[in-house]
Amino acid sequence: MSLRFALLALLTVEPMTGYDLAKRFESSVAFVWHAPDSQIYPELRKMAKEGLLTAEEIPWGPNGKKTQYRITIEGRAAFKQWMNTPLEYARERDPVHLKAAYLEWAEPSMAKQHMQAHIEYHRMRRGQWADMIAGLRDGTNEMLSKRLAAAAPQDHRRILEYKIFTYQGLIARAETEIEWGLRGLELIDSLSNTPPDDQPIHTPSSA
Amino acid sequence: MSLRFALLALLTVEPMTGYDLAKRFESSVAFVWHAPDSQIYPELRKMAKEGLLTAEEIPWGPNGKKTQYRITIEGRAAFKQWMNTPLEYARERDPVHLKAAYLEWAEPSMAKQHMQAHIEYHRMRRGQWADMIAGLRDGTNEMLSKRLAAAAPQDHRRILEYKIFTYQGLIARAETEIEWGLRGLELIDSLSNTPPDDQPIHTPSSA
DNA sequence: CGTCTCATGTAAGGAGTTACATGATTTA
DNA sequence: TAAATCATGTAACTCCTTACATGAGACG
Repeated sequence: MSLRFALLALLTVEPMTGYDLAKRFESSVAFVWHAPDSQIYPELRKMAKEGLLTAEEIPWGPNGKKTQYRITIEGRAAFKQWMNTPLEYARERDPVHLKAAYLEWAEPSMAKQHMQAHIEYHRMRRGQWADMIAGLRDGTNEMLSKRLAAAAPQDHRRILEYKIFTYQGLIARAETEIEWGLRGLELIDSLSNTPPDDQPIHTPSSA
Repeated sequence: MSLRFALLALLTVEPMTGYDLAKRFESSVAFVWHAPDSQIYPELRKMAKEGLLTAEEIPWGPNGKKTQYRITIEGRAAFKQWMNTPLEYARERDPVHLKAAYLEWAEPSMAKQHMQAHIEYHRMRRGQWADMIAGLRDGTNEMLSKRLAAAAPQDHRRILEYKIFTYQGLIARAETEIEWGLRGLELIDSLSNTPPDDQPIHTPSSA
């Protein structure tokens, strides 16, 4: 259900084709919400049918054409309403922690690989989000520039700050995951090298 | 795909009916992986057909009967193999941060409500996970006791430690989300009360 | 002339949600 | 005997994934 609101959010800036939107999803929105084009095109048609968007066929080259979608008043209202509706939190479904809970079933070397992959994944994410914030701050983020150009000046600051705040939250989350992964590596080592504690080893002196 | 491995994980302890499994999902595994019974029953039949489980009809009362599922050698092997396979990270799809990125579209009071709900949700989660850790440590967690009883003593420590580690990770994540939510509340306040900075206010003295 | 980008789909299937539906057994 | 618990499903639907498929335009 969020897909359509991600699309509406982008279309509040300017009309776009499905292809434009798919590209935005890859480059910017994907860091928060991913969607493949096979999902975007049908959803756009559906939204047009429901009156949230209008579809306009515009020529492209001599023989080609493309469909440009423009948000309608109803689309804007739907987006605003979504923004003013409390979120429902999805039930937990977390493969990483599911696996972690049964890590004794993995070879210690594989357990460590899981943690290393976790750390690397979240370091990569943290980097992407940090780049995103840098682009927001230094004015090189194209979508933000367009959005600001279309907005009232007194709204500029909140538009910017909320986006930075969003990515800061994702960075904080990534850092928590990195720390957890590092603690995991230590734990795996300590469990592999330490003799079992619940069965004291009987040495000649203690017997 | 993880559903079947969550089921296999539970069935490594003892044979269970679909109902047993659905209950475990609600009480313990659900804190990591949720599944409704309408998904569990068909999946069990499918797994039995694939040879990961055997299904045994056992009588229950005078007229009733129930189906008990037992993990097979192949089932154990499949679980172990999953545990030794690197995870693929799903693409980001995060409604909370999607919404946060466009928070200027929400009424300030609603924006604050979003943040408050976020904080409350994660405080609740943190509490549940803390209770889970307490139960693991003090021996009142039934599943853990059964699992330990079925395991070699030298494995007890790692079985326990990995579970605690898992829930500690979830608690850390919840705490990060709580902090982010609190910062969000501050940000919303500061953006509502502070005059816009990009347009200096021209007072008589500065004019 | 080839390759990259732009442009738009379909089709099959897996995963998960929500709602509906039924009946036996145990326990208070 | 009523209510709670045990037990097991189906059906319709949404959302998402993966793979397959096609063709025009721009650029070098």
